[in-house]
Amino acid sequence: MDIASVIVDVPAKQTDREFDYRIPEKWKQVIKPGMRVIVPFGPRMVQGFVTGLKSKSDFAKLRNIKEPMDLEPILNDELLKLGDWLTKEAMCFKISALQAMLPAAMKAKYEKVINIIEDKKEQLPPLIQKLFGKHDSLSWKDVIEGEHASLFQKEVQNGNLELMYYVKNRLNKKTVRIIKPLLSPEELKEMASTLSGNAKKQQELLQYFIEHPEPVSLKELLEMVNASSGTVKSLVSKGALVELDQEIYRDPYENRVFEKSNPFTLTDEQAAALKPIQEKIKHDEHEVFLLYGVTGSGKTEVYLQAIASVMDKGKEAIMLVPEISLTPQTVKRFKERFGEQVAVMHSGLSVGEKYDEWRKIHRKEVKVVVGARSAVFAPFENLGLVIIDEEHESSYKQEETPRYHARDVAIQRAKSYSCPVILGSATPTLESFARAKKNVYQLLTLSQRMNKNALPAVDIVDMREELRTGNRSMFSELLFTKLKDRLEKGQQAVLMLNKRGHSSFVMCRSCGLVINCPNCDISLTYHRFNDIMKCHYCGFEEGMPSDCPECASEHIRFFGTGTQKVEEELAKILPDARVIRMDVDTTNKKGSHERLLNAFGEGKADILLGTQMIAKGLDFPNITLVGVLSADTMLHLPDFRSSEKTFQLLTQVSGRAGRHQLPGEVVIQTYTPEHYSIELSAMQDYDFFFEREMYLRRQSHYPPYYYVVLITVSHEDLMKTVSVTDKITNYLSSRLNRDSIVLGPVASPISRINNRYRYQCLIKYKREPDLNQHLRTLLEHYQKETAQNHLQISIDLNPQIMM
DNA sequence: AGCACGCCGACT
DNA sequence: GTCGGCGTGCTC
Repeated sequence: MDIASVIVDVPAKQTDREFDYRIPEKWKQVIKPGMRVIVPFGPRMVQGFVTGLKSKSDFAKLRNIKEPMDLEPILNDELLKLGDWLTKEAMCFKISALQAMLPAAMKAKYEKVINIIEDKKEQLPPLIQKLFGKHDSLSWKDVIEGEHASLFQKEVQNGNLELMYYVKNRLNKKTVRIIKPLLSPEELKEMASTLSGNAKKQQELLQYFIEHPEPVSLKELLEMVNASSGTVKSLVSKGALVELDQEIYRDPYENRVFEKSNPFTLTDEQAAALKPIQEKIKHDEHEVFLLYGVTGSGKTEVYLQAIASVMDKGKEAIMLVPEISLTPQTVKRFKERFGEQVAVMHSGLSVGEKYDEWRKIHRKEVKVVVGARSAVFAPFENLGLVIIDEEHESSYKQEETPRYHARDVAIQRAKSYSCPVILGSATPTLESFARAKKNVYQLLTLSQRMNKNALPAVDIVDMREELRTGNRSMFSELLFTKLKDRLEKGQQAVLMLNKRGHSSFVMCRSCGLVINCPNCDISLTYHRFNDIMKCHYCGFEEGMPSDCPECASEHIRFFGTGTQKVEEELAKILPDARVIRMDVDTTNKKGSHERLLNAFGEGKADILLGTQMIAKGLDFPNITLVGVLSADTMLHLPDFRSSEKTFQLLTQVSGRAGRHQLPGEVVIQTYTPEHYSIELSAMQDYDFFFEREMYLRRQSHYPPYYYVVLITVSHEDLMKTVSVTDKITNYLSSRLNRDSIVLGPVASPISRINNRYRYQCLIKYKREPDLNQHLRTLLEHYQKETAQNHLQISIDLNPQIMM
């Protein structure tokens, strides 16, 4: 077995297969499947993943592996298999699938340098010698971008310079410098007596180690003795002390203390839900549970106790939470229950912190991981449970390749380990609920809030009516009255502005011109804090014009309601209210999200104003009012799930009110009060919504009745875009079953991004066993054009967003 | 993806 | 005659 099959880090159609390499004698016992290696590939060096070992290869002229990058496999057999599955499932390159399962820090960094070949320095032209200065190597990038690139190239050909390729880890393990004495206290004392009288600091240092012989970090030592590193160095050279680097973890929760919490007594409903889960855990059986529990029904406690059962068996658990609700509040609950056994993975961590959390899992130092989507790949080897909280959240689907859905990955892994999966939500996706009804998943229901309080009372306000009665503000009479009332009672309110698809655009009041991005077919968004207009798709920026570029009128201004504008209006109508605003602008700094929430929790504000990000996970006892300023902004998006999304969001945000002793109220403002998703969310009637929406989905051949694939074609040339999309549509229609539906070509909802036109083709089908093959054939056919990047074809199986 | 190889036009 | 444009094909 001295040959390794390797997947190389070259994401391209032609290299999307295994390449064989000979394992050098000295690493025969070392190199195993699942390790990263550095291999020669053509003229350069690349990173690769060993996927298998064999003793024979069809290829005659094998090259040697240059060196391993790991000491032990970083992907176990299960994850390697999962990689194969993911490759198929997401129709991506194998290498992309493997890399998606690992923290970004483990992706290779490449460096290309140009070196002087030994003894040849004199033969180089003086100009080149001068550019090298006293160095022996220069970065290739600097050389090729400099003015003398061809001169260098010539010398490479002459054999006086050589090109070298390096593959490195993106990141290293973090270390601290540790100082420890090499000698016994007695010997140190002796040395102290021989030191010259003016070496005062050295004396102090020795004295320190005579009293504390144990190792200490350099930083702490210098602070305690008030010495400089030079002093330490001289004692090191005298052989009294030694410096060494000790590997440490970057701990994002370093300075926080978590108080141990104990399991709560479950309500009857909770206990009834937990029991079947524990049965499956006990017997190591696979099952997917759908835990359907109204907001505030205590799903988290069920999760916590299920995890505890898994840990009692010595197994591990993965807890997935949507990115936006992965707040310190959430993390705290898990750390309080399971202490040091918990690793946390989310996008707020630095690359290094994520890497360290990953290593804690890999080394089996933790038993539980709480994290966002990618934590589903946590390298556990004895997985006992996967939980997906807020199962309906669309952020569980990765929108870049590999376009995987964490729910599918979780189920796949749970099958491998023969362990249960819990999908939890107050508003499950239609797909999941339909499966539960068909007993594909097992349905567990929590129908009551833990405090036995009723769900909050909801009022729907018709904003058209408000307008008719002369109220042109963004607050209805009712919402204003209730806000004032809470202010007087010293209770708290949450206001949500549903901004998606409705941001502030700039329009001329005289001629109606809306200012669009020059590169994309979408209006620019106005940003008040620096008075510029910005494109959210390509990053284009422009100053706000003082008059209309079309008709030169001065009446050009921004429209739409941003959170900033709401804040200003609040200050006018309720000048005494203390408001905390949470949106992308106020939460982009690290930790600001947490700081704002803490401030609100401590009662430092009366009103929390924000976008969708406040809809989830907030759990403060003093919130008795929730206001939704415009419920219907995303109802009219060109997406078959827009009703479902609206229903989910409204139900979730309503659930923020009255979770504890004080009863809650909700005011929903809308221009379409008669829409069923608004009406039914006000009645908190999921079951009826489900029936209604299912009926419509069946009518229009959408999930869960049909599967959907979205193909988006983009090209700089409009005609080319249309014609390729047309060919693709025709190709598929002619090959698919008669009851499958192929729609297109149609322009994408955003028909141009970054000067590339976008067209799409939508496939709806019930059963198409060969669809994957057809799609691969299509990609193959356009491979040349896509490789040159003129043409882009993206295939999204089960898309969550139809743009 | 890179990179070499190779085949044509416009220059010292 | 050579330099350099980028089309083509390969990487164990």
